[in-house]
Amino acid sequence: MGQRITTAQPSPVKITCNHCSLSNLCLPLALDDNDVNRLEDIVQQGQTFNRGALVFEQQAPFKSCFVVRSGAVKTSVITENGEEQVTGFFLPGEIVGLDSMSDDIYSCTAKALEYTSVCELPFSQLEHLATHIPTLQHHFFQLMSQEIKNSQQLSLLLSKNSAEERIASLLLSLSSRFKRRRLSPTHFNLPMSRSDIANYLGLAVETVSRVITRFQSQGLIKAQGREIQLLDIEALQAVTREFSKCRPT
Amino acid sequence: MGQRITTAQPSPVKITCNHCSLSNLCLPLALDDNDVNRLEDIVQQGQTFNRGALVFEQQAPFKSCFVVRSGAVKTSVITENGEEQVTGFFLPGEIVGLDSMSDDIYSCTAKALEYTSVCELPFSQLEHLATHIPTLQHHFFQLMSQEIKNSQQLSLLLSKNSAEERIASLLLSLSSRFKRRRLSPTHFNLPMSRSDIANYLGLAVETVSRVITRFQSQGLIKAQGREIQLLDIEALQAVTREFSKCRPT
DNA sequence: ATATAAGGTTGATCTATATCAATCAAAGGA
DNA sequence: TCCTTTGATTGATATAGATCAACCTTATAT
Repeated sequence: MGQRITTAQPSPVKITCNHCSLSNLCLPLALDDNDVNRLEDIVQQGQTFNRGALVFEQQAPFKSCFVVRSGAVKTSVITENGEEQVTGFFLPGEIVGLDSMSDDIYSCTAKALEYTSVCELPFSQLEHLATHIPTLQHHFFQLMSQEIKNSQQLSLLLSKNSAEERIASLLLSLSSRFKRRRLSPTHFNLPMSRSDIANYLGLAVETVSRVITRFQSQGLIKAQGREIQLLDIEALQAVTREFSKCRPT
Repeated sequence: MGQRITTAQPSPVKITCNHCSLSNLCLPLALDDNDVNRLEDIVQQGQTFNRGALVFEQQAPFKSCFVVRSGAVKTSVITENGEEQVTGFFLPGEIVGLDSMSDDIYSCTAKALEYTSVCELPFSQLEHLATHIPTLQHHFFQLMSQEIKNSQQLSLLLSKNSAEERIASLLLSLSSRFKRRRLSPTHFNLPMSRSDIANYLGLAVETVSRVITRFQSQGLIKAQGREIQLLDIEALQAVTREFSKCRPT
């Protein structure tokens, strides 16, 4: 299958936000039925993207945020040196584009990692609606605040933690996000490549590979290619904290 | 002077937001006169903190965001391992607390690095006002979006850049922020200690010290203690980009 | 079915920066 | 004023992870 197809086709079926399987993790979470209807009026549902297609591109005029409905999205920025830096992975129910509201252009590129469908939230309409629905405004402040926190968390991971800790953290983060989505928290497919992981976590691909095989030989996980099973979540959690492992006196 | 004084005294003089020297970088920036007056009604001006005093503490109930009016504030989180991680430095005109809106508690501790005065923005009142002043809401979305971007920028710095690049970036960031504040961009006092810098940038104190002396011996800066002069900004900018310095073939 | 490319793994070596240790300097408190 | 503490600098050594290189494995294209 080609992976250069960047056009988005409207989905044949239109599902209301109320009946969406994500309604308990997406925006409706915070709204009453009446307000959900008003939200629905501005949401553009059902755009789909093949693997590798761009949901939006860095520098393009900022118009909308996007909720991932199914699939997965990777965001990245191109630095001055022309290198790609992966800034995030987004799973169903998560919002992409919150970092692009302060300019008129997207500050990153969002690419579908697999066949992905999204709901589009035109920003100016969203803003307008938020002034009329205080809980929607409140919810957006919370979402954005959480996004700041997530990003700080990543900085922390990058500045203080070892390769093993970073990778264990990522696996556990994905696990809990899949769980929230009512998918198996212990058996899933990574939507991203090893080099995306390496780039995101500030490591070399080789290191990612080595750590994953090490985890495997320690019986913490089972991995073949992108298929991952977490065999010992407690032990993985221990790894993320093992930070300053005191030598036994 | 004691530095354990944590009580805040109201300032004797009450300056209106309109007449504040920061009005062109603070919230009034985005508002017309009438709206500024409404903002003023909810802003608690003139709290001051001695060096080392806490503006707010991690886990305390979240009530307000704070604009630094003078001085400087450091934010940090205590990790599960009990270690401190510095998450940001805030200079006059910058807002602290945007990362704490998604829970009911502050997600970090904010400490005055020197004698500091702030304006308090009670969040619930601010939210209420934002629904009535769309430009205020818009401005907050922008501020928060920018904060996400800043934090991503830091992640990028931490994951891809060398010690020299990180330190050069910090110096240039401070420089441009002082400049915006109409202070000298080339001659300033660092509000934070070497170990705060090291912690923030994910380095050892010794490394920070060494890089600063190296920059000095290369004639890029002059540093004694916290007093910094940037002698060759262009060269510093070059350092931040020198990332993949190709060996000359 | 075979060729080609892209992604992933494993091994050997090198290096930036952490860590350990000592010294120095400035700031507060007695 | 001197002592104590805290912060900063400098030097020597150790190490996690990058880099270089080879090889394997899975997908896509011909």
